[in-house]
Amino acid sequence: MLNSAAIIESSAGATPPTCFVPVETCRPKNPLIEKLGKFATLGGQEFDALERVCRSRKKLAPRETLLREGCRSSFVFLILKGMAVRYRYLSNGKRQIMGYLLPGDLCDAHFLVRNYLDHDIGLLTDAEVAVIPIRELTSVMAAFPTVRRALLETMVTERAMLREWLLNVGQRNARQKLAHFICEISERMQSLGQVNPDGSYSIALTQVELADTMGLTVVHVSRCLQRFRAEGLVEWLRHQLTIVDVQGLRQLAGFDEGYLHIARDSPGSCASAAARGLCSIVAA
Amino acid sequence: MLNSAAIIESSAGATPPTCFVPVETCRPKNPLIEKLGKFATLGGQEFDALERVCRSRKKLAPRETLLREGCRSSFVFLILKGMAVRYRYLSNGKRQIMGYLLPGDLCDAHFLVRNYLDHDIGLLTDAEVAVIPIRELTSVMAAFPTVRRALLETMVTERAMLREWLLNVGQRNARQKLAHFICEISERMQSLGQVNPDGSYSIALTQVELADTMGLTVVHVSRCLQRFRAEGLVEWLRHQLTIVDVQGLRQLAGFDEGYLHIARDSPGSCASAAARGLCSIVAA
DNA sequence: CGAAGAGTTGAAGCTCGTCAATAATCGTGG
DNA sequence: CCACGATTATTGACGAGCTTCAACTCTTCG
Repeated sequence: MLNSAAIIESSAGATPPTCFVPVETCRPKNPLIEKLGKFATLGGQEFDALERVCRSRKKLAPRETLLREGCRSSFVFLILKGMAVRYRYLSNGKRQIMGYLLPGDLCDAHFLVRNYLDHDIGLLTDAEVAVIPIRELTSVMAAFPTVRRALLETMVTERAMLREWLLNVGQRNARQKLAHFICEISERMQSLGQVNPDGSYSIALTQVELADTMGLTVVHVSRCLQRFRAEGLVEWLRHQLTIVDVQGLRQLAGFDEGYLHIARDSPGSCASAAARGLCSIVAA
Repeated sequence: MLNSAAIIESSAGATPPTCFVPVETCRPKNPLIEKLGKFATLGGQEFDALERVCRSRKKLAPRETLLREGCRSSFVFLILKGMAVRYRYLSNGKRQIMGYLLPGDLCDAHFLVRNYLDHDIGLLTDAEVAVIPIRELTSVMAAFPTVRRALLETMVTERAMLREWLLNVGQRNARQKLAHFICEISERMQSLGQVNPDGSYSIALTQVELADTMGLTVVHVSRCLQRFRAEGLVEWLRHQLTIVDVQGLRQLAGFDEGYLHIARDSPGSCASAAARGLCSIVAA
């Protein structure tokens, strides 16, 4: 969707190479700009400012720890390519993964407000990041209220995702948890255009990561995936994920498309909710 | 309608009229101001502006639903007295509580950015709330950068709490979950000065709420509390919570004081973390 | 007083974790 | 290129933690 397929190097045999969307929306190839563009309408000035802020880049090896709990920094990292996770360890050695960072995600905008981090951030793949001086980012935010607002929105979205995760980990059983996570991560990758031509996704996740995401053991994750496979719901071999039965998986997961707020606020994304009308107190 | 409760019917008969602390610190009795004051240094102008914004007040009955999922509003509610919870239901009837709202907490600053809510907010006690027009709040934020920053901090703190909850629900066993929650809620109430003279807390939580917070069943919560009682860790009868063995409880929970960021950023609150120094990438 | 809600207790069972052994895959260096 | 160890995935047996169901008590409140 959006303009993701605008300049793509014919990875998809189906999409035509030409660019049919308006020039303005076709322009950004910077994932931060693409992401913020989903929350606010940005103009050329904003594009330039954001582009400038991301000029310092760095390539990183897989499995590297990007940021450590407690570290302080006057920079903010932006994922340009690759995948990272937030996590924390418990003293008993258990690890909880608290979020996945994909291209366009900041890790951590947190530093705009606090001077240290309360969790680790590790890379799952080799990656490219932009190293953004906080000072520059704040001045862009000051100069462009729309950027400030869009950044705020990304934080609010992240909070919403954490709530959904809490619901997932707290109230669903293992199969539902897994199903829900698969729906979520594939939706996010899809919105980034990271779908293979055959409809599969290349995801560098091991079952260990899945287990630590959902609060399960690797053994149990393995069994659940086996069953998914047997039931014709999902294929997940090596790092290739294929969702065979999207409907079935979503139903099992109780997945609500639109919760990720990937699309701009649209009445459709919360139609049922909106139907309930204004809150009681205000309406009274 | 909104300001119907503007003339408050002298509900407070307990607080003494005299003031022994310095005038400046004595002045704010508005819990929002007290809370924001923990994150930023506010002056008289900010006090007045915030006070003005909170002038419309409303009293509410216990068990009332304050806000419903999907509702839209041009107001933000601030808890002045009482206790509320955020929660969401799953289609199978299970409920996950995602946060507790105490005096000084906004529910939901969310509306500053998004126009609808993705969860319900319900009252556990009778309560008093301030009904703040979003427009007024945004103009205060525009006029006073410190207020804006402090509000941002509250959001970041909330996100940090969600991460901690995720860790709690995902990786700890029932006893540890309960212990951790008890540490957290008592710490928050303590920082609000809501401790009874005998060191106990008056908390209007039933075991149902505890269960829905931790992703457990009422039955199991009951059993855990029984055992806490037998082990001399905690007393929790009716709505009176007494922590008998603070050290023991914290150790069991692996509770990290300071995670709530109740205190101003201090080197002490993250000493061990700071010792680890700068993050690898930047230092390199 | 009666009804509804909250808490307690026991028995039984299921989901998921633990332990352990094996196979498949990957990365690395010879 | 193959060989090596290390990581990842799979499978089985067993057990523990927690849930479910159900009955009963205690409290609260109209």
